[in-house]
Amino acid sequence: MEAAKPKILLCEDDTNLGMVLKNYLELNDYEVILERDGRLGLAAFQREKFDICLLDVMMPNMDGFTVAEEIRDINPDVPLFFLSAKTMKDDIIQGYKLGADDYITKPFDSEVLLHKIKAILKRNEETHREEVNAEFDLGNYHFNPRLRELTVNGKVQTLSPKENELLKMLSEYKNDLLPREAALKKIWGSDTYFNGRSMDVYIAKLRKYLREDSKLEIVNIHGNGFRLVVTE
Amino acid sequence: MEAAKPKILLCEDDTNLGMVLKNYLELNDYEVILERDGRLGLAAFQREKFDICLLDVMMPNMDGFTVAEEIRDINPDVPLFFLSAKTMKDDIIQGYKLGADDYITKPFDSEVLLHKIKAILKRNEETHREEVNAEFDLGNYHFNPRLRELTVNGKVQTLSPKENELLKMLSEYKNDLLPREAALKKIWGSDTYFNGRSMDVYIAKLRKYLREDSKLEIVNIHGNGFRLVVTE
DNA sequence: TTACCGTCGTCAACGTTGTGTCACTTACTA
DNA sequence: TAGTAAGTGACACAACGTTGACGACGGTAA
Repeated sequence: MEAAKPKILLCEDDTNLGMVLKNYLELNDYEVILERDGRLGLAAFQREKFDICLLDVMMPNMDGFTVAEEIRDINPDVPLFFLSAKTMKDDIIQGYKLGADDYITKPFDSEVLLHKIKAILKRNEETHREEVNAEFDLGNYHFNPRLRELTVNGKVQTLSPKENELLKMLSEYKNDLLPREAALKKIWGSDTYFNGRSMDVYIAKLRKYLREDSKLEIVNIHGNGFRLVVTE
Repeated sequence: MEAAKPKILLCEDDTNLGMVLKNYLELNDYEVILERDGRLGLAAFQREKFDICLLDVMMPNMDGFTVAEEIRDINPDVPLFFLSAKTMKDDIIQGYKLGADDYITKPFDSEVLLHKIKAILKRNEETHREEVNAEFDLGNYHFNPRLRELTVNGKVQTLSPKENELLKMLSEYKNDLLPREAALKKIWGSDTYFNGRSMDVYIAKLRKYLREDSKLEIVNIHGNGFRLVVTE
C-alpha cells in the first residue's frame, strides 16, 4: 500500500547545484536521477520512466532545449520544467514553445520549486490520494472509513462518526496497542474522565458490531489502551 | 467541431493593467471576464464556468488568497494563477499551498503569461472534456444532464436546473460519498443553514423521481452528505 | 488470601443536532 | 396572470454523543 515515490529526472551540469537539489528533493520524498549533461539526460529518459523532468538549458554535449525536443518526441505528456540562468524573454518564450510547463530562472528558491513540482504532479495524476481512501480488511469484515461502512457477509453496518474514527484508529494500529490517551486526544480532543467513559461505550458498540467473526477481538490492556486482535 | 474560446477569470484591481491584459488575452483568442475586486471575482466564479482563474493577491473587499480558497472549495480542479507584486517567499509558498498552479510576480511579461496559460490549459484539456457532455446510466434510468432529462421505461421527466445539478453531482460521485458542503458550495454558492434545508428538499424530490427502480437509492450519511447507491 | 480502589463493560435515558417532509411564500417568465 | 422554480418556516423524527448507574474486573498492599 506504500505508493512509489514520484521519479524526477534532473539534468544539471553544475555539480554543486545538482547535488544540493537532488538531496533536497529526496528529503521531500522524491526519487531523483541526476545527470550532468544533455546527452546523458536524454539517455536516462530513454532508459527509464519519469514523472517529471527538470532540465538545465546550458549544458555540455546537448543543450536543454534540444533534450526537451527529443523528450517531447518520445513522450508529449511528461511534465517538463526548464531551470535556466538565461532570463531573456526570447529564451523563456522558446522554452514554452518547446512544450515546457514552466521556465524557472536561476537563482530560484528550492522550496518554491518543490511546490511547483507538487502542483504539476497533482494536476497530472492522482498519485497522492492513497492516504485518504484507505480501506481495511479485518477477518471476514471489510471496513471503508470514507463511507463509514462496515461490511460482513453482505450485511452493511453504517457507523456513526465517532464509531468510525475509533475503528479506523484501531485498524491503523491493528494487532498493536492503541493507547487510550492517543485515541482520546485525537478523537475526543482531550483526555478527561467523561471522555474516557464515552470511549468505553464506543468500544462496547464496536465489539457488538464485530461479533460475527470470532477471529476479531478488541482486547483491553488495563490502564493502557486497546488492541484490535486479528487472528489469522 | 468548433471549440469555444477558453474562458478566463481575471481578478485585478488595477484598472489599467486589467484592461491591457484583458485586451491582450482577447487578441490571442481567449474570452476574458475582468473583475475589479475579490468579492466580485468570486461572485463571477459562482455564476459562470471558467477554464482558468488569474487572481491578483492584494485587492479590495477580499484578497486573492481568500478568493482562491473559496474557489478551491467549489472546484478543486480549475487551474489557478496568482499575479502579485508580493515577491516574498512566504507569500509565494502560501499561494502554492492554497492550490495555485503558478505564482507570477509583477511586473511580468504578457507573452510569458500567455504561454504559461497555454501550457496549463493544454495539460488540463483531457480531463476537461469529459465533464460537459457526460450522460449517466443509473439502473433502469437514463440521465442526460445537458437536456435535463431523466428517462425510465420510456417516460421522460424534465428536471429543474437545481434538481439537474444535484443529480448530476450525485451521479459523478456514484456509489461514493457526495459531501454536503461540496454540493452546497458548488450548486448553491455557500453552505448556510437555509441552503442546507433547500438541498434536503431537493433530495426528497430526486428520491421521488427515482422511486421506479428499487436498485437506486439516495442514502444519507449523517452529518456528512449523501450517496447515490446503485445496486447491480 | 482478602480488602480495596481505580479501571472497564454495559444498559438506558437524555439533550442536541441533523434530516425528511409538508405547506406556504416569493421570484421569475411564458 | 397562470405556471414553474426556488427559498422559507414549522414540525416530527432519527441519529449521535454524553452521562449516570451499577456491576465486574484487575492490580496491589496488607
